[in-house]
Amino acid sequence: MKSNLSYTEENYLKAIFSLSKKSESNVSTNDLANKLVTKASSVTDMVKKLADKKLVNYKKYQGVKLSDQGKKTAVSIIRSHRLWEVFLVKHLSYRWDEVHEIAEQLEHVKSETLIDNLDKFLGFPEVDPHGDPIPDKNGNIPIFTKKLLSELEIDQESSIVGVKDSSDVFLKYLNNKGIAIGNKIKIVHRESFDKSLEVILNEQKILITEEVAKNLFVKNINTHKLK
Amino acid sequence: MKSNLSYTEENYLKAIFSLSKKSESNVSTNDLANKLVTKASSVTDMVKKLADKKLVNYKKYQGVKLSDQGKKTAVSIIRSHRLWEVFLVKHLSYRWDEVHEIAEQLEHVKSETLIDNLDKFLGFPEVDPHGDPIPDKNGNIPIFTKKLLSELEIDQESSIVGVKDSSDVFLKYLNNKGIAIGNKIKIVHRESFDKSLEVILNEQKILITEEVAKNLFVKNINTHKLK
DNA sequence: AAAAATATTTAGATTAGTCTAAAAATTATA
DNA sequence: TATAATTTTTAGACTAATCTAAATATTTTT
Repeated sequence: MKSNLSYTEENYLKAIFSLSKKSESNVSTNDLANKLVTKASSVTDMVKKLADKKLVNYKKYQGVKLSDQGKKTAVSIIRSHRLWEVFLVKHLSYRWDEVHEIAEQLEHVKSETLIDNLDKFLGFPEVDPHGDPIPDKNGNIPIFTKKLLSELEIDQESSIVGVKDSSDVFLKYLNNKGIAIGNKIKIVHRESFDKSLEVILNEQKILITEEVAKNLFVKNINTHKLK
Repeated sequence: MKSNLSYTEENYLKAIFSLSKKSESNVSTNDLANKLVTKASSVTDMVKKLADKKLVNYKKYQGVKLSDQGKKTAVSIIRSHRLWEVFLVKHLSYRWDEVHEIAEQLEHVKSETLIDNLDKFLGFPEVDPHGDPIPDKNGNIPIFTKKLLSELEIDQESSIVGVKDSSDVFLKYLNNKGIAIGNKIKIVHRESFDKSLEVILNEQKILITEEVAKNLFVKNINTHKLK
């Protein structure tokens, strides 16, 4: 269980995971080399090593696929990365577009307990600052369907993933109200008279007009079992 | 200025810094090998590399000494290490004796701004959870003189570094009152009648009896210019 | 289905950090 | 101050991760 992989091995697993999601088939040596900005020959060598460690299934000239163990490891690195991003934005006042590089380093810190403790400290967030889902400690990844807040069902847990109107006035309005990408949001009541919404945003009840609700994209939060 | 040192090079600098403080003279190859749990021959190789990079002064058979640049780098790594330790204890609910190994990894994360942002988030702490001083962003290290709280002058900024009485009852008492190693403390008023103290602890005013004050070690906090 | 193009693997080299064993310098001792 | 003991350095080798160039498979094109 104590795998103790190198920084590089972990990055290979992440890259394979990410490329696996775009297409069903095995990940090719060349695609991996591209993604990792390295040479195909280097990929071949590393992939053999990962196969020895049972983290991928590999047959010459046929590309690679993560094993169950490899997938588990990749997901845990992604979890770590996304939680650190939340920390950096929420507590160290970075913008969401500044955090990737730092999280890229933090994700490799090894500790049995660190990431679960961080998760708890952050209040078990379900999305990172880019709106991407954060796997839970068991490796389950929340899955989403994007829609407008105005179309969201009552009581459906969701999170804000983007805006339709990206004008300065609107963004400023959101800022003032404390509404941001990644925030958890749930509609408690829809007023039939003016279609305004009573929502719970970050544990606080606030009121939102239909006009605003028509310009906010949200994703449902549902849990998706890994494997 | 953008040094971009390897994990290993950074650890050598830290080790040299730490050994330099125990004695005035240059740090010997063997002592370094011991500290870093490696061989003297490896140390010689690495020390030559650090000398090429102007981080240490080295002459064959004469040991090494950090250059100004090397010292600056070492101090910044120590700063990073100690701030991460504060974070782990204060926010991720680790005990002070559990954090070293994790901070050992976190300290090497590279970013122009990360550590200063962390420092701000933590409220610019002056000591880590072990009571060791945290260098500020300019590399100045607070220096302390250990004494009993009962002997501390009025209004002198200090921090708690240890206990004289380490009985369970006393430790439990401290726990209840929220008094812990690393806490900042300052005496506001000393009551002449019973020698009880009115102190500011963690931004809060509380009362402490002489009996307790006689069993708490504190260090003055003063700033010490580097170089 | 043969030739051409593309993808992948192998072979051999390189760099960082380490090691062992032997050589050289320094320090201690008699 | 010679000799012994210790410390430090050098020489040569190893491993991980990478590279280039050449060899081999596979896929595409005609």
